[in-house]
Amino acid sequence: MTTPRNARTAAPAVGAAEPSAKPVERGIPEATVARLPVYLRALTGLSDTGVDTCSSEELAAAAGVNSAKLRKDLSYLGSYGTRGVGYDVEYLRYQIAREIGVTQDWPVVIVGIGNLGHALANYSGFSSRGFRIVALLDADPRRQGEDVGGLGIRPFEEIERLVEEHHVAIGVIATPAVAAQHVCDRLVAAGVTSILNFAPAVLTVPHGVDVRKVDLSIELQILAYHEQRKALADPGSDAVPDALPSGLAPLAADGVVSR
Amino acid sequence: MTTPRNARTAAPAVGAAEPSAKPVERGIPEATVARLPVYLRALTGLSDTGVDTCSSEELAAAAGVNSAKLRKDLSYLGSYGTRGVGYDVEYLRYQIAREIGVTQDWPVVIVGIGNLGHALANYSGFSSRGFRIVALLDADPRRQGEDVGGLGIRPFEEIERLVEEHHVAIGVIATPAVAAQHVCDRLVAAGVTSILNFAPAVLTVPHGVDVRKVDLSIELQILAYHEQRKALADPGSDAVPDALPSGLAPLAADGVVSR
DNA sequence: AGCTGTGAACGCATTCACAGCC
DNA sequence: GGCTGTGAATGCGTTCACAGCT
Repeated sequence: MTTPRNARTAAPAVGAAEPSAKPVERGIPEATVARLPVYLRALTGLSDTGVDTCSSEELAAAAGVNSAKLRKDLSYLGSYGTRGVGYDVEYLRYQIAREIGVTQDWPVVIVGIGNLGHALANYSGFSSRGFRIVALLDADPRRQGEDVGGLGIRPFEEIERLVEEHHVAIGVIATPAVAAQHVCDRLVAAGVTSILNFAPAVLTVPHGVDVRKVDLSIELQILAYHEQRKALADPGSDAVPDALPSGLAPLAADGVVSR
Repeated sequence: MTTPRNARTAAPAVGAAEPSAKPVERGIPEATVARLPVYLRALTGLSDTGVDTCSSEELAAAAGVNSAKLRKDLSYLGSYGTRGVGYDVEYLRYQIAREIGVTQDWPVVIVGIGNLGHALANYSGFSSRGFRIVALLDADPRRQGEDVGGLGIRPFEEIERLVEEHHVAIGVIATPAVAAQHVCDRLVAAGVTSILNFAPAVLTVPHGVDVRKVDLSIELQILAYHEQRKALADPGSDAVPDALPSGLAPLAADGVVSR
C-alpha cells in the first residue's frame, strides 16, 4: 500500500434537506478515486508507445495493480470496455480524465516559495496533467518579485485578489508548519475549497473544504518501521542503524513486502 | 487483542539487549503504522509546549483523528496509558519512536538532485526525525561537486560504494520518470531495501524490498475530482475551470449528468 | 474462445460501547 | 467520576469466480 488514506475532511453533502430529485449520487469509492490518476498515467504511457487497445491485465500491469481491482474500479465509471476484446486506450483515457475533471486546466496557487515551493513551481508534471499554476505567494519581502518558472512571487497579502481574479479553487501550502494554519484560513476565506498541504501540521478547515496532506518524513518513517522489522528478522544483515533497539520480537520471515 | 504486552521501563537506554523474552508476533496493522508518525509528531508538539500528560481525546485532536481510533492504535503497541489519567507525553513519545525505529538515525541517500532533490536535501525535517542524509547522487556531470546543504553531489556510479560505506538501507529517488527503474535496480543491487519514490513511474522490485510512492500531481488530481463534484452540486459557484471538455474523444455525448 | 463486468465472499479498518482500573 | 483498553458490530475495500457479451 502506497497512498495516504483518509483525505476528506467534510462530507460532500451541500444542502441540508433535499427538496427536489437529485440525479442520485454516483458514489465512486474513495479508494478507487485515488487510483484513477494512476490508471490515467498508465494509459498515457501506453498511448505514447503506440498501443491503442489493451486488456485489463495489461493495463493493470502498467499501473501496478491486479486486474480484478482494475476492472472493479473501472466498473464504477461505466462500461467502457468491450468483452472479449479489451479497452480502447484513447477512449478510456478520455473517460477517466473527464471523471477526474482534468479535461481542462485547474488554476492553482502555491503559498510559501522556499525550497519545496520552488520545486513545485518548476514541476512540469502539473501543467501536463490538468493544472496551471497562476500565482506564487510568499510572506517574505526578500523573496517577492523573484521570478520562478516564469511567474513572479507576489506578497501574501494579495491572496484574496489573486484567488478571485483567477477563480482559484485549489491551493498548495508549502510554508513552515507554524504559518500553515493561518495561510489555510486566508485561502479558505478567499474562496479556496481544496488544499494540498506540505507543511507538517494538522489543518482545521470548515465543512466542505478538502485537505490532503503530503508529509515527507512520515513516508520515511513508515519505511523505517518496516526496515527495522526486516533487520530484526535477519540478524545477519548490517543494514541497520547504528544502535540496535532493545529486545524487540523477531518477525516471521515473510515480513512486509510491497509488490 | 489476545497478546499480553509487557510494559517496559521508561529508561531510553538504547542498546541494552533484553535477555530472552520472546513475545509473540506483533502484527501491527498497516493503517496503524501509517499513523504512528502522526502521533509522534503530535506528541512532540505537546512536549514542546510544556504539556506532560494528555488524554486520548487531547492527543487525538492534536493528531487530527478521533479518540477511539487513537486508543485502538495505541493498544497494538501495548498499555502505555493510565486509566482515569491519560498518557505521559514523554514516555509515550519514546515508545512510539522506538516502535517506528527512529530512536536512532537512519542513513539515507538521495538520487536525482534536480529541483525536488535540492528541496529534499535541504529539508531539515529529516534530520530531526530520525534520518541523516549521507549522500547525494546525480548522473549529470554538470551537477557533480556542487554543494547542497553541506554535502557534495557525487556521480551516480559511486552508488554501490556509498551505500556500502554508510550502511544505507533507505534510498530516495527524485529523478525523472525514465531513469527511475534503472536507479531503483542499482539501489537494490547495492543493498538498499526501502525506497521512497518521487518519480511518476511504477517501480518493479524484488520480494523483500519496500517501495512507497509520493506523487504530487496524483494528489492534486484527487482534489480536482472532489472539487469538480462540489462545483456540479452547486451550480452557482464559479470556481470551475475555464473551458469545457475539448473534443478529446468521440462520444462524449452522454454528458455529465447521466447515471 | 476470450475478456469484461459484477454479485458474493472474504478480510481489514473503523466505530461503538462498555468492562476494568485509577 | 474519569479515562483507558478492547471485544463486538459495522462498514469498506479487495479478491474470487463466473455469468454475459463479442
